[in-house]
Amino acid sequence: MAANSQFAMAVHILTLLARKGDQNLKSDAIAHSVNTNPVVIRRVLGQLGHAGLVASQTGASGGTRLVRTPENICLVDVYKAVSCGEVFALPTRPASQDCPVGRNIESVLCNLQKAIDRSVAEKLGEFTLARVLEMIDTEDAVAA
Amino acid sequence: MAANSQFAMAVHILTLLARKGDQNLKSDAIAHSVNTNPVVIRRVLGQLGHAGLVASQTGASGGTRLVRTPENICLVDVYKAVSCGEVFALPTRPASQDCPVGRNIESVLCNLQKAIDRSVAEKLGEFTLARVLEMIDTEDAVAA
DNA sequence: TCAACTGTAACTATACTTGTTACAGTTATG
DNA sequence: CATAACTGTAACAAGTATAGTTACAGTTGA
Repeated sequence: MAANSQFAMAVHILTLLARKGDQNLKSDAIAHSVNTNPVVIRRVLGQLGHAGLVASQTGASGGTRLVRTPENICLVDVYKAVSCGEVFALPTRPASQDCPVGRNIESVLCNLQKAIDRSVAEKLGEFTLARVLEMIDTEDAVAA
Repeated sequence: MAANSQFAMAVHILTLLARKGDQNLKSDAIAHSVNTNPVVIRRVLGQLGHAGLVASQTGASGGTRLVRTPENICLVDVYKAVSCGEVFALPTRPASQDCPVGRNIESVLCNLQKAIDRSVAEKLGEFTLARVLEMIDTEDAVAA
């Protein structure tokens, strides 16, 4: 496994939580649906908690639940919460300052990166968690 | 170094080539501006060549030059040429098929991924290499 | 013929992500 | 109030992608 699949996992987790409503869902149960280890789930859950999307309760009969309604959770919020880097990476080594292109390419690329990120954020802003739930149900109905 | 910075490198390279016009530029000279190894440059150049953006000439006084004019090279073309993965990764392990969410999340995420990718491609389609050249020159003028 | 290039394979170093185990801290429940 | 059931998090192993580097075969102009 290489690329960051935390956004995908976060959406999966939030969808499960949305179905549980106000009830707590245990990381173990989530891990079963996602098919991974509960610790991996709790790591993502931690980020979603920091972002104010979910709340967890420790101790017996603990677990996690949504803080907002699915209608009020946007996929941009999820994307920002798990911070899956940028669409493309800026150069790690500084370019040659002797060259006009080298001197200025970084700031140009940086502005471009920001423009792309805004575009992605805008598109992700069009989808709510409620919408994802709908799509899941539609898929399931079609498959049946 | 972690994330894929090939897109950034490709834009840098193409900008240098655009400045050279019809003249061949050697991978060694490009490497100097980008501040990396000539082989790394030739690797990216190979991808740009396959995409039909540049043409290389082997042998003495060889090198690489643009095939199209900077006005006719779009940053989407560059992005596709170096194929910098997707904005977010789909799950690597299949989810539990016992769960309605697990059963259908993948196709929903896949559709979402396609929508995001289209959005990124659209935004990158707004920029030509000629435009990047302009921006570089403007930056340089401001700095002076 | 030779020097100067490109193309590409192979290897190393680095770094990131995931999966896993382990354990401290918290809390409902009998 | 003791215990079992959770979460939160640290620590480590394994797998994998990228960048950098060396080496060398193939091509070509002088």
